[in-house]
Amino acid sequence: MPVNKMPPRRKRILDFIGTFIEEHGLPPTVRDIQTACDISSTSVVDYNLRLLDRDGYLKRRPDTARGIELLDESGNPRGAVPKIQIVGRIAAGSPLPAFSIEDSIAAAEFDTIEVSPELPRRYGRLFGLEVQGQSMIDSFIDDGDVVIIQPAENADTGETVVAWLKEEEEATLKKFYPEGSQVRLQPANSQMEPIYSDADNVEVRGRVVQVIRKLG
Amino acid sequence: MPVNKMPPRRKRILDFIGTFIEEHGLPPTVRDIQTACDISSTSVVDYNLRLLDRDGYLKRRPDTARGIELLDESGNPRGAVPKIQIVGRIAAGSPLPAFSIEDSIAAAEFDTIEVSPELPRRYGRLFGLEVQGQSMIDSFIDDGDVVIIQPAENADTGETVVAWLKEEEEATLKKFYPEGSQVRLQPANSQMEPIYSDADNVEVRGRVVQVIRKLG
DNA sequence: CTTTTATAAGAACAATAGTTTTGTGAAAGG
DNA sequence: CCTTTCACAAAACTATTGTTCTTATAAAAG
Repeated sequence: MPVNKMPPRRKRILDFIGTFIEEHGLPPTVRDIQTACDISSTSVVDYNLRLLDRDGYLKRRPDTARGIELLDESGNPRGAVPKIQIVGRIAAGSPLPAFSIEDSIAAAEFDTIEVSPELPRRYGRLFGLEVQGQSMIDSFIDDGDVVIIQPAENADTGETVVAWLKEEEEATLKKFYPEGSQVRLQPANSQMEPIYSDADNVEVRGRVVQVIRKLG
Repeated sequence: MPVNKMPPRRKRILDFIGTFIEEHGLPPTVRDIQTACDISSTSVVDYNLRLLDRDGYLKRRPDTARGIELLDESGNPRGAVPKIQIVGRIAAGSPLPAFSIEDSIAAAEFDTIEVSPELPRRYGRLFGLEVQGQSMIDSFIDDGDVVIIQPAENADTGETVVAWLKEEEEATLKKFYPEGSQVRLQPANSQMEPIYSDADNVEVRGRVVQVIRKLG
């Protein structure tokens, strides 16, 4: 498992490939890498590329000019449009699906939504929930809106989270304010009253990163 | 201006390049194009590529393997993350900026927002408006939300549009229902009452394609 | 002390891939 | 009728670029 420490030279090569693709719109040649990373020989580049390939950081197309494709952590080609799975629906009173990430990897049956590449870059793995009904109306969230969520078990003060109220068996989207043994859940709409609940009764399921409403 | 009709072979080449990049993560070679488009000689491919380059559909890097870069309508490299300019703010009572597209091309001073590549692909040129205040509250749109808009002077029945009410000097986001000489502007929130206005008093400025709320 | 493994270097090689040269026929313009 | 331009074609040529072979060093393993 090569997740630990990578030799600096290898890391430098990997970073350079990413930058190069970003800048030029196509992968670099072995010699591009060689000169950019101050390497004396193409064979050294080849050697390192082979190891990076073996360890799953990239895929090489043999005998192909610039045949390098970067992979993300899950082994999918990078640069592909990030599609985020809509793993379920959220509505007050209906339990959230247990979003075991591992479970949902294999499932191609989910709807997906395309988002800006910026999002996965900043927040890592994300998933989507489609809001059903108008139960989130107090946070300006309409029926059909898609909420992009970063899985998390806790949140900072003031963050908007998906909270699960155990006793009420109710999912909700609120700003999160821990206050001693209590938690205040504040709707985005300042006109609406906050909910107070025992801290033990509130489970944070994830942070809300973005809300998308599709029209047209 | 080469926007009119393109020779079928040239169109086929252009389409193929796009598909190839999408599929393989790198541009095709001249010979890839040759075999895929049933062309007898590489020189014909080169000939057509040169014309496509001249007409601004792509950029070629001389003496570079796979040195083809597709450009979008405005001459920017495709595949780059689409950044949509936030050309202004929208609020009831404040006039919309005259969004002359040509004017705003040169301006790098605007804020931008990254969106899914799917959007420009589907709707063409877009721009963003940041909603100021809670004037759009009747359409579940909060202060700070960004509305992605496709410029348009008219809209189909039921579409959500940016409408400018001349007399009231007020911009608003509503569903658009022409009813004879009148226009009904319906908030997304069914609890709220619609606005009726004279058709002459209503100017459609654009169709709303997506609403984005950034959090976290 | 030897063997293995990871790393590195230089040079040559061979496949890949862009470019050029020449030529042909059809259509357009004068 | 002649010339020019466009679109296409075939083959040859050259530059780019991936690959391999040989050699070498240091660290780890046995």
